[in-house]
Amino acid sequence: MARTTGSHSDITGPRVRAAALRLFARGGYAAVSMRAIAAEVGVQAGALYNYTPDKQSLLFDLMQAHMTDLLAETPHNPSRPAMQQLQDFVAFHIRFHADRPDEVFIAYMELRNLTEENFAVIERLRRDYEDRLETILRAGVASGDFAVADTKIVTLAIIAMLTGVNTWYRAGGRLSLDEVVAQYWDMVRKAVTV
Amino acid sequence: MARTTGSHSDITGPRVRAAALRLFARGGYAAVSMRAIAAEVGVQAGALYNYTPDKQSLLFDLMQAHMTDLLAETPHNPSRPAMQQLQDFVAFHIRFHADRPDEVFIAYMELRNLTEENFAVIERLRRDYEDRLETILRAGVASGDFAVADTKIVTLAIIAMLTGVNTWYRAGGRLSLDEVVAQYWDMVRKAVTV
DNA sequence: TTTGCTTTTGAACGCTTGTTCATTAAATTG
DNA sequence: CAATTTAATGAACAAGCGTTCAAAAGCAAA
Repeated sequence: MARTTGSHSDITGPRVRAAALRLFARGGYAAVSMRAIAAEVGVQAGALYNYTPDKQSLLFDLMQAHMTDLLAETPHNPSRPAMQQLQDFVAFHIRFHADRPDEVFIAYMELRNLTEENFAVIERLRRDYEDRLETILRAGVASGDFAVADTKIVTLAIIAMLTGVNTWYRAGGRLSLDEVVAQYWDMVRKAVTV
Repeated sequence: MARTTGSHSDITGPRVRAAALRLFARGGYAAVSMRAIAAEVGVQAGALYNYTPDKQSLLFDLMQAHMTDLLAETPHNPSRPAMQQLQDFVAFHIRFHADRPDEVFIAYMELRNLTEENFAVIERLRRDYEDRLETILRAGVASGDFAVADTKIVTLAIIAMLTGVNTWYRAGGRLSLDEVVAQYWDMVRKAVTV
């Protein structure tokens, strides 16, 4: 039998990406075979190649989509006070990442499995995101609201701290996301002020 | 030819571990073959099995050695003021990790490639390390030196922030390690006080 | 009902994987 | 110099890898 009853391209395509996302996040890109992804979808390995030219593109597309979404949804209100912009950024980062644990995991762990060209694209997007935060910090320094010696370091420190939430936060755990956001904002606020 | 001139077990053994460390850190455990490790050492794949029972043990031994060293060298002076203990911890963490970028990378990235039993061992060591920091934070809260709402969250936030240094710090770069330590200590100190 | 398009199968491809082991050679010991 | 121990080779293994493609089957339009 070829072509199982009721199957369509616009159903299988998203299911392939979803399966790849899940499995890459759990086992790692290199350890997940195309046959394993196919099995998760309920299809033979050959069928995957109707939806991706190769395994590498599957990884790259997932990462690029994630980074593009991240940048598109990042709050951007240069007219507001730097303190407000920073608070918005912290809350956004934690919530956005908490909603997408698999995407976040892949985006941080599988960079080395990208080809050189693909890596360059993702790396650029990552730096763009860092620049959003650094711009806020610089505005706060200029206005005298923030006291930080080196905006680049503080940018990287804040992002590392916030992204670390994903290693332990689970919905329905001891703390609500509101509480997590409040506590991290408290730390960030104190760290950037005198 | 078997046994190349001048080769010995006590030379090859460390070289195998060093090669595995380098290659695992660069390419990832799953993507590095035993033949690639052997080639790095300058030996055939079969010879590796004089020094490790299998590939998994090679990874586990590297991670366990790293975590054991980390715990052994962590400063521990409960009689000193909490603020001093915290400063020592921050400086130690940054310096220890900056010295061992490959070990750190593996310890954080390859957890999912450990077998269940091996993972449990490493996870325990990781939690022991976290507990060292949390103990300091609790002491500071008890003494009134620190103002933190949830010591567990702050513990994880600080460790994530400090470990993030390894993603960008390179010896000989724009900032000296002393400057990095000073800046991170500044952020941590402010974050845990009122 | 037939035609044509889309989607999937399943086998096949050449290659790589981790691991084993008899063989061989160097180093060490007596 | 001879005997023994240690360490490395290189071939072999079964299994799995990413990818290709002719053939088959489901679906939609005529």
